[in-house]
Amino acid sequence: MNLVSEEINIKCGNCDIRHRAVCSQCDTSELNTLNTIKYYKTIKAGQTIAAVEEPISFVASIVTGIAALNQTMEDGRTQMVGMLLPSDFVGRPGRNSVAYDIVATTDVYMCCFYKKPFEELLARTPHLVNRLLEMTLDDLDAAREWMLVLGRKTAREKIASLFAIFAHRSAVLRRKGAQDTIEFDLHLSREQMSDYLGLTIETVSRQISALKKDGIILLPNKRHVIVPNLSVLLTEAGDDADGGVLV
Amino acid sequence: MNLVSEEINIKCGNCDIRHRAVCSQCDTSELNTLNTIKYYKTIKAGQTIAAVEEPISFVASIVTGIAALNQTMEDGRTQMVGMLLPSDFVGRPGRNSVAYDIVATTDVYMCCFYKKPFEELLARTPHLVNRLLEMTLDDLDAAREWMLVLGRKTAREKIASLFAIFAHRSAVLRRKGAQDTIEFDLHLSREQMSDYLGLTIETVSRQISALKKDGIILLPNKRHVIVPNLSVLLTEAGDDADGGVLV
DNA sequence: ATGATTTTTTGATACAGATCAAGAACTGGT
DNA sequence: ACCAGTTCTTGATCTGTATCAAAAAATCAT
Repeated sequence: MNLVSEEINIKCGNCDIRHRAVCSQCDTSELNTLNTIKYYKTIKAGQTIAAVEEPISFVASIVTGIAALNQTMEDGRTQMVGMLLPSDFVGRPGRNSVAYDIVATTDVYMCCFYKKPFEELLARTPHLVNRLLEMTLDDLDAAREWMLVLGRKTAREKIASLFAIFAHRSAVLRRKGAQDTIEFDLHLSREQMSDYLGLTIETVSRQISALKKDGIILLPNKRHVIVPNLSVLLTEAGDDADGGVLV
Repeated sequence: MNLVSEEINIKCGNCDIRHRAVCSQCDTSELNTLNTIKYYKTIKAGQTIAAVEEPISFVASIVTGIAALNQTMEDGRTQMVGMLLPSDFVGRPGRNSVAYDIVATTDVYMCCFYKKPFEELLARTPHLVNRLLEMTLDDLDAAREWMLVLGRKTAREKIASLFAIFAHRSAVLRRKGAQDTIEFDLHLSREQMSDYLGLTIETVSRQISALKKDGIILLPNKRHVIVPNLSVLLTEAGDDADGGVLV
């Protein structure tokens, strides 16, 4: 008995994302409870994780991969309204459906919790609600930051802003500063980028080519970007050289 | 002693917005605590309530009036990223500054709570955190809904979407349905609308004129709008005729 | 490898919304 | 009621991005 819970605990304790995930503050007993209501699930790139109107029976934490929150109009125009990265939370406690379609952009591996018992745990675990509030406030900041991009930036600035997000994430992982060379893989297709940026794929393609021609980025292949100087990229994004970076 | 707390309680209990405000679930003792740490404040239209980078010593609930969350680029381009209406919450518990400038659009009367003791109350009152999470999730939905407007809608659809929000709010207040005539006062200037919609004031003006010419709205004066048929307006907004209305 | 399919790039053109400019209509103070 | 200042509307023109079209590059199945 003791041994079983120990094992389970070790498994969850080893999870790469736990320090940033919803369970980051949980103690051993809470982790044990989570272990009894969790399961892992892999979704192939392109598959829908959850759709508007459909009830959803779980909440989850992304372990690896990227998913997109998409909003679509009747005539097919679509806008990506959020990007879910490892450690991001999926689902809205207390609500029975998602507000937007959630689609796997790459293969996604996630840690799911059955919704009902998760909410019961939530009801008796205030610090978990606190953690969710924290994460939701961060999501809100990111969404609002992105509203400036969508409403007021030019196509070139939009592309630079998107690349700045990826560069920033990569820089945090590698502990680099604004003056260092940063590189990252582009996990989004041109179409996905256009949906995120409110542009067409042709404009995305043209602006990427332009940034390349101007030496702001190098593009060894279509899906890998090298940023020789991050602060130059940030200037192109219309941000001042160190602030305002999202995600 | 008893009498004093009774009086205070009655005052707060009578507050028009309490059923939707952060304190909506609070019991008498919690309301009493809130009473000891609250004060009221009026801000004139155009004044800044809180600015980025400046530390803020309170959180608050809007009682009457409208405030805007504004994000501004160095060159002056600005995007409104949120609108605060009566009962909306101001400030982010656990964080020391606001992420965006908060500016009074009309005269604003708000109920402020000193930040420190409010956060202490929060720490021992889980249902208040729950309520904040609820409100933050609503804000996030509204922000993401607006991302579709900014990223994918035409100028005409943007104006219609904005008017749909006002119409919806007015309809809820008056309990009207989609087929009824709805009217509302426009509390935003053309410039504020353009900042919210990611347009110029000229385009805002032209599109309002066009909606008027096409009979979608009547405009007895510059600041009052009559919508003869809400579902027609919703169609113009690119929404299907009853879903997707914000705020 | 080879051809079929999909994704990306590039070019030519069209158009929605921005910009520039001038009136017209409001607003507030005296 | 009137004038100065502001906000709003309308017109003319310009421009950035969309659209339409086709070639080039990458990916996939056999």
